Amino acid sequence: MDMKEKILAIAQRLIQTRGVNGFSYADIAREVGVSKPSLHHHFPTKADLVARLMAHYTEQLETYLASVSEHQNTTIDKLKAYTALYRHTLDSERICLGGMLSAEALTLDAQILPLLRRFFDVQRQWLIKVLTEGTSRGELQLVGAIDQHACTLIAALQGALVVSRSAGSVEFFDHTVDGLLSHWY
Amino acid sequence: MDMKEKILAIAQRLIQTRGVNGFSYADIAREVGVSKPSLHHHFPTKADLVARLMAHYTEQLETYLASVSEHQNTTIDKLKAYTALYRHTLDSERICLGGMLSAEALTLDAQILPLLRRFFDVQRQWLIKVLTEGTSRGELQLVGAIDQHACTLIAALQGALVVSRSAGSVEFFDHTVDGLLSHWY
DNA sequence: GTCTATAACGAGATAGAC
DNA sequence: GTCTATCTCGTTATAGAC
Repeated sequence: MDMKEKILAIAQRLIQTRGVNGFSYADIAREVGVSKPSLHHHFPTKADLVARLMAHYTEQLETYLASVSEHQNTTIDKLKAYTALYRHTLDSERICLGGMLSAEALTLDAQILPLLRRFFDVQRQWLIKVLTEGTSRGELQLVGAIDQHACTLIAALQGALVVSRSAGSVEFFDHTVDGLLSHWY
Repeated sequence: MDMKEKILAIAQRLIQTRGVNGFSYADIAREVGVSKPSLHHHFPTKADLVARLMAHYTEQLETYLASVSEHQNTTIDKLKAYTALYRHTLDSERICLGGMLSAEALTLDAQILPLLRRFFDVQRQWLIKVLTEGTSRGELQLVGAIDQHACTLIAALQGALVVSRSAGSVEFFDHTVDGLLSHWY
């Protein structure tokens, strides 16, 4: 792993645990073991670094969702693989990068906003596709519009990550997911 | 409204829009029209101010939920009144104070954590009571454990506030709520 | 209770040598 | 590509006069 990737990995962890406004270049420098100016060489401004991270985060998400579509056959397995992604974030004692940046959105560089919009839109469109397929195959019987259920899934998983951090345990997250999926199978 | 309340009101709005790490005493001073040291007279440290706000926020929530229990007769009306509280937060272009502080939790004074825990516990217990009543009255037919649905409701509303800020419109929030309640009536 | 002045520190960022 | 040194600004907080 070269220096650029090392910086990105540590910065991402810091943002997902402390927020953009809760860490500094000095924190990265300490962990990576280089000086602050060296960081500026790789990422001139903090806004550059954050934008780079968010764009990459969405790309990874798209890759993951494409893989799930390919390898999971049933609708329920696809949805479980989707919730597992969030559960993995919880396991690493982080919240979602997109969720954290959304909370801080009004303090961030304007270039971040379209990236966030895209991040959530990718999930929404993927879920609509999965839920539509599941319905037409008879695997699901949904009440109401499919897009509404897509929104509910995204919102509940995002919220569950944040609340679990304060509610004190992963139990809150797991209950949330069980409550979400209990209607469908 | 005396000075202390003025400070609290403006600080609360700043935190709900920008986060604890996204505003400073200078921001409050500018809006209230006093000097920074005057703020420190009323709230010696930023941690004091944040703790005072969070405690008061939870008290207001409890008052509101007690009022809903008293004045709304059907389970569905109670749940609608609960979601309306979050919708009102969205209308004021804020996210939940508890949600914002939870996202930033690892950067905050330790005294905040029990306050956050309590904030979410109040909602969870209230929802469990409402959903249990609704089930025993035959107004709801819930699949799975009641506590799971309480967690799902809290998480989805919290997440919907944050995502709506980035998804670009209140539409995401409304779809989330419709998806949530569509199972139950 | 409010102010001016200032301390003490950390932030993001730059200059320029190696 | 990394460093030391430094700049400039904003932060929380305090001292002490009015």
